[in-house]
Amino acid sequence: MEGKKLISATDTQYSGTLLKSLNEQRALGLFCDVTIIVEDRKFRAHKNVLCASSTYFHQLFSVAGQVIELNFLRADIFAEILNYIYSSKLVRVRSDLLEELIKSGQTLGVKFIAELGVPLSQVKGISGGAKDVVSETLPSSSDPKGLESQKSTTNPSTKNVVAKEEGPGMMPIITEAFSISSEEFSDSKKSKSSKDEEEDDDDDVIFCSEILPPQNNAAAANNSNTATQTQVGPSSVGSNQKSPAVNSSLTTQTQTTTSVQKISTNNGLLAPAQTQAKSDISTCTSAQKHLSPNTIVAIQSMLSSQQSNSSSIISSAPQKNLPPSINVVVHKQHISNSSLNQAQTSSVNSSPSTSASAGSSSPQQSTSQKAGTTDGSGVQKKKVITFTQEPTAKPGEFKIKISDVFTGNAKNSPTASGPKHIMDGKKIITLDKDTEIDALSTGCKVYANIGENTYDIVIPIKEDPDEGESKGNNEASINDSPNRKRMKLKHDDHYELIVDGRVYYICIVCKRSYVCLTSLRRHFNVHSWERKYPCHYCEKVFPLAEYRTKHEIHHTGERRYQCLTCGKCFINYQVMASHIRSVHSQDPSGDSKLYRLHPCKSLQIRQYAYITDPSNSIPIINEDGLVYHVDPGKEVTATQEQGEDSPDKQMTWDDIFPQPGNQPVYRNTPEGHSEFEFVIPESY
DNA sequence: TTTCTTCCTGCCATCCGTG
DNA sequence: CACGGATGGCAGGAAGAAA
Ligand SMILES: [Zn+2]
Ligand SMILES: [Zn+2]
Ligand SMILES: [Zn+2]
Repeated sequence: MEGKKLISATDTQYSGTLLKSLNEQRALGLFCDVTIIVEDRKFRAHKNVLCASSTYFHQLFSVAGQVIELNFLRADIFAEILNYIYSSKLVRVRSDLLEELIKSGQTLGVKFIAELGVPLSQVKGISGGAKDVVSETLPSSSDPKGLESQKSTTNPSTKNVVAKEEGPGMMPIITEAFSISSEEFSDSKKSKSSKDEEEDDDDDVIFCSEILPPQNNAAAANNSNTATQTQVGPSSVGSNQKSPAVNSSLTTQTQTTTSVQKISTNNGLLAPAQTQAKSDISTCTSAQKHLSPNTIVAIQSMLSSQQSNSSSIISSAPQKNLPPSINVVVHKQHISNSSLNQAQTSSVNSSPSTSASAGSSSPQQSTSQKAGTTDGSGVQKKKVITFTQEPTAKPGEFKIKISDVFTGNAKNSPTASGPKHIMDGKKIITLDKDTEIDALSTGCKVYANIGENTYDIVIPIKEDPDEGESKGNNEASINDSPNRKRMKLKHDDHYELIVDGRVYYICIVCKRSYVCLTSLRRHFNVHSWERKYPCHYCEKVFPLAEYRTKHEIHHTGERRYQCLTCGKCFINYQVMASHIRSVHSQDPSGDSKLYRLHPCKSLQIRQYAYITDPSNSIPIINEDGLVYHVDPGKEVTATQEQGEDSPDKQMTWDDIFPQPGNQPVYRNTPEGHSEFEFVIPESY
């Protein structure tokens, strides 16, 4: 330093410009890295922006993937919140939406919106007039002071509210002149940065207990020797409010029933024998053949400093879909500095069960669980999986609860860090009230799905990209990769449950279970709409190719299913089967072949070789008299019997789509989404 | 209640990219 | 060509809607 002058300069317009630019990018879909589905609407956004604005997203995105579905708020409400996030403004929000807006803001941990009620309550007429329109704006975001205040732990109570209300017909304007910092968010960031600053929040800070790194658990233990309850999910961040869901989960927890069987859980995979050695206990009751779609699942996670307290319990009431005996293998990401296995295995003894055919991966799955289970960190997680029969539930319904108890001590986790709400200890995650969860197992990311009366967070395991598909051999990957940041997600659509050695793939969105992963993948498109299958004849779009095909058949009127008894043709299997049952009193699904499936000639679909073409075999019916009228606006009713018309009227693809120039046109929407606009050629 | 329609998912044939 | 993953067609039951 030789006495040279130091020059500082501040671009006071920068923050505002930056925000504006981000908003423009969002509008154009530029660099958007997350899709949030709310009701029927999809919102593209930037994770970083959401994380910086919402404690909920901050927590969620630490592990979540690119597609998120939120069902705890309305789309229009979320749109307003999103607009605020990207503009710092609430513009012309109907006051009758305010309550819900505030509620959602609290849920999402958007402090400004969450605390709108305070200033607005001081503005008369806001709550009363249903037609009031509220416009609220933060101080200029370009105000450097405002920015600074964001980083400080500004006391919300210091906010200086200036509200203006205008008469009917005029837009009431409420202006708040106060620092916009989100306290929780700031604290969270500070806490994190101070304790774990070398890690990026994206991959390392796992706020949800299910995959909470042991050090975090230990940190939690530091704070309290007794397990305290922390909510994970909307209510766990940015708001002290307890959601109804939490209450629900608590309530159901008390309903845990019946027999308790040992379940071994560890921070890694457990061999059956090792399972016994572990403190985790899981109880499971009842014979269940298959995981029920109506299962209610609650996951309860607890943090505990008492390693000896670790236990997992699975209890369950009878469920129609679950095998009588359940081997629940829950792979979870409990990564400790020491060589903890990533996957947590919980197994419940079982008797031979079910006729469900095992998926191709099932056998391997069971054998893959043999991986060592030592954690060596002194940090253990207690997992309690509870299958409970809900009092009001139908006989087939029950709930599953999983309580994870993290144990350990601080000295084992020098880098322990994490949001306070995690550290508080026990954490309850309630998985969906109405939808089904059949099992729990590994997955690749956290997914939150909040229902009306409850909320759920499904926390699949992040898997090493290099390893097989959650075969349970996570040990090596974990041990070999002390850097948890490298635990990238391989799947973001499912997690897994192993029951009696069978693998069930659970949709992270709706919790449906699948034996076949391909089935789940196919199903998941109904959530993500990654692929769209538009009808070639009308404007309908389907999430499954098969749905479209069957729908298009109604346009063409082709009847491929022919009753071999009377020769009548039908448009689909169901109609044909119904006919055979009612008219011929026979069972079409019986051993004898009572119908013939003709090749599809009106649509260009994959033809199976085993589908015999009657024209090449026994000509049962003449081929005259059938004309396919492909009217884009009309669909053939399935019940319109076709008499003895031939399904094989010579109709080629060219007959239906004659001109090359009339091929359907798909083009990207202006939003840049993966959506396509299907344009039916005029000649149709 | 019955009938019709659509949805759903295990299964598996076919397609397709890779080596 | 072999292999493996992706795709999607099919069966037949289930659920939902309509009569
Ligand atoms: Zn789903
Ligand atoms: Zn159509
Ligand atoms: Zn017949």
